[in-house]
Formats: sequence, structure tokens, C-alpha cells
Amino acid sequence: MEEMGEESSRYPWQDYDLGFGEELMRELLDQTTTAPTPSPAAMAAGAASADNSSSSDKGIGDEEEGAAGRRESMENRLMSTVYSGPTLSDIESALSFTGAGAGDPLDGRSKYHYSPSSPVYVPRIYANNNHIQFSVDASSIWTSVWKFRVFSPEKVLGKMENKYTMKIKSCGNGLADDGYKWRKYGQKAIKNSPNPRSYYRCTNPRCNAKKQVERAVDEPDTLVVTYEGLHLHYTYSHFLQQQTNPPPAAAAAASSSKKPKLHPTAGAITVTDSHHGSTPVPTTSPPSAAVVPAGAGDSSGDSGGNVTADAGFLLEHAVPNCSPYLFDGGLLSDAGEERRMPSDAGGLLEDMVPLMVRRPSCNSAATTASSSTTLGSPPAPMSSPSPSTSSVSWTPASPYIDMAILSNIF
DNA sequence: CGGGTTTGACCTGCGC
DNA sequence: GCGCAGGTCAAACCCG
Repeated sequence: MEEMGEESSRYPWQDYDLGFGEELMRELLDQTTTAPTPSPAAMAAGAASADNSSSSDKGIGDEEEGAAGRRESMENRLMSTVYSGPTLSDIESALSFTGAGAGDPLDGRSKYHYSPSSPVYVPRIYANNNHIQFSVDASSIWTSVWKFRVFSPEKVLGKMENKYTMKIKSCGNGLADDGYKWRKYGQKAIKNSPNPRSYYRCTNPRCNAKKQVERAVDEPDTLVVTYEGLHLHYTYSHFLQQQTNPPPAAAAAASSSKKPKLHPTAGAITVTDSHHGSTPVPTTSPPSAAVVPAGAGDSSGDSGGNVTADAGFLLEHAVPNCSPYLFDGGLLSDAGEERRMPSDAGGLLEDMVPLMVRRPSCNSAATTASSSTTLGSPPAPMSSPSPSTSSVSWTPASPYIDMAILSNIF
């Protein structure tokens, strides 16, 4: 409790930058700011739906829906072509928990506000230079700082670039396992930084995903991880998961015998929350749902069913729920309809992005999204307060493929 | 022996 | 063109 006060002052907010082109950004902001309101309410409603599923997200009037629809359409346009980083709802979902009596350090510039009564966090959006910045109040949750940036559309589309950076609070020397196997192919001293940068490449031969890992200069216990490229295959964890979904114990046993040597010195990602304090999460094992079944990534025994998301990289296991706004339903889902890949997909292309980014199965009703080329995720209000819907339920039958991404690939 | 890491060399882009 | 810094390569090494 006390330490959280201290921690929260260190990381009162989690910001998400989207480096869109200026013009697009302006357009989006126009849409956003001129919308007759509802967004905050809608968002709050969506957020609140974690508890009172469904009814709240229907409370939006037609007028508001229209405005929201336009905005979402624009957002969809942007996001479907540019974005493949962590969705806001991913993060927000991960952050969701009750009883956050946080203050609001960004009141002046915020557009959407944290609702004290809401069990989850309501993102806010505001312009910051050439970036649209989202913030999720995380002051009383944990000390992790997430930050991602997607570069301008022209870069992304033109060069298949797809970068985003995250800061991950961790302890120990290890790296968080994000579900993929990485091979280190280089290390380089970086100017003005005492910490070397390590270069990793996905071990899958047909995948050119890469990541860079370095320690933050000012925060030695924070890892700065930059992902680049797209994964064209399942996560390692997913294969394990598919082994007939063994019971957790068996799965854990199986996984331990096959545990890949990813980062031998890995410590743990530690996320501190006001309820449980630091919760180290093993990072060397495949964080598969089979290994870390629903709830394993959670607060292990968190009676309230509140997700404390004690694994920085294991968000999908900790909190797979989705909420239906902004980067989630509005931006990243397909008109409220789950897009499913044929079940004979054969294990390809389920994961286009790292675990942290992906969205596990969201099976609830949808919001108003209209885009058909989205990354993502069937919108799902956070109707389930428990973290029970983890990647366990995310079977090959319901992968999410962004057609925009596919078009870039092929 | 296979797979991963280490590390110096090499390549490339960019600013001057 | 030159130098610098970041990114990549690949041989040597390590480890289970």
C-alpha cells in the first residue's frame, strides 16, 4: 500500500504514443474532439462492462453512435493500416482491477477521464506534438511502464516496418519471455548509455521478427524492448497449448521438460500492485496458457477475481479480456463479429505480433466497429471480471488476422 | 552434437 | 568524402 504510493508517483501514467502522420492525426483528432461526447461515456461504459456486462455499451444514443462510428471509422482506417502494437484494451485489460483511487495528474490535457467507480481504467487521448497519446491511469497498479510507438504509415507500409517500444519493469537480469523464441545475434554498446543493446531475432526461419533489448539508462531495472517486424507463426506457447490442452499440472510438467533455453539468467518481471506487492513471474518458460493457465498469470488466488496482471509480458495470460473502445472494439475489431480462421489453418499466422500485442479470444458482444481490415480482435466488453478467459481459450479456430498485414506480407 | 551466446569485424545510413 | 553510430554477420565458444 505504502510502497504503491511511492511507486505511483514514479509511474503515475502509462502513455501510448502513436506516431501517425500529422495530417491523419489531425483528422483523427478532429473526429475525436468534435464528437458529441459520448466517447468518454462510451469508453467508461465499455470499461465498466467488466462488471455489468453488456447493458452499458448499449446505452449510447444513435446520435452518439453515429459520431462514434465516424470516429471509429477513421480510427479503423488508421489503425488497420498502421497499428499492430499493443492494443489499448490489451493494456487496459491488463490493468483492470478494482479500487483504484488514483488521482488525475493529467487532468488538464486529458479528454477521457478515469472513472473512480469504474473497475477498469479509462484511457484518455490527447495530442502531443505529432503523436496521439493515450494514457491509462495506472498509478496504483504496478510500476511497469508501457510505451509503444508505431511509426508513420508510410514507413510501415512502405518498408514493412512495424516498430514499437515498451518499457518493462523487471527485476533480475533476465528478459521476459513473450511467447516467442528469440536468438540473440548481436550486442552493441550504445552511445551515451552504459547498457549495451542486445539484438534478437525470431528463431522461426520464416519469421523476420526482431527485437532489441536494453536497459533504461535512468532506470536500471527497466527494460526497453523494441519489437520490429511481424511474427508469421504461432507462438511457441501456442503449440504447447494445442497439445490437447492438458491439465495445468501436466502441462506444466510437460513444459518443464521442454523448456527452451531462452534467457538462462532471466529473472522475473515484477509488477507491484497494491494488493499483492511484487509478484515475480518466471520468464524462462514458455508462457503458454498451458503453462500459465488462466489465473496462473493472474494474481494466483486473487479472490476478487481482479486481475493484477503481475506479468509484464504475460498480459494475455493474465488478462485476456477485451474492452470495446478506442483501440479495441472501435479500432481493432470487425463490426462485432469474430473473424475466424478456418480451423485447418495449420498453425500459421495466428500470431502476427508478440503476445503482448495480440489479443486472445474475446468472445463477447461487439461494439460498433465497422472496419473490416483490422488487426485484431473481436471486441469484447470486459464482461468477465475474472481472468478466466486467457489464451487457453484462444484456439487456432479463432486467430485474428489483419488483412492489412497480410497484404503487406504477400 | 545441436542450438544458443559472445564478440570482433563488417556493413549501412546519416550528419557534417 | 569522412567519420560516427547503429545494426548485422559469422566464427568461435559454451552448454545441456
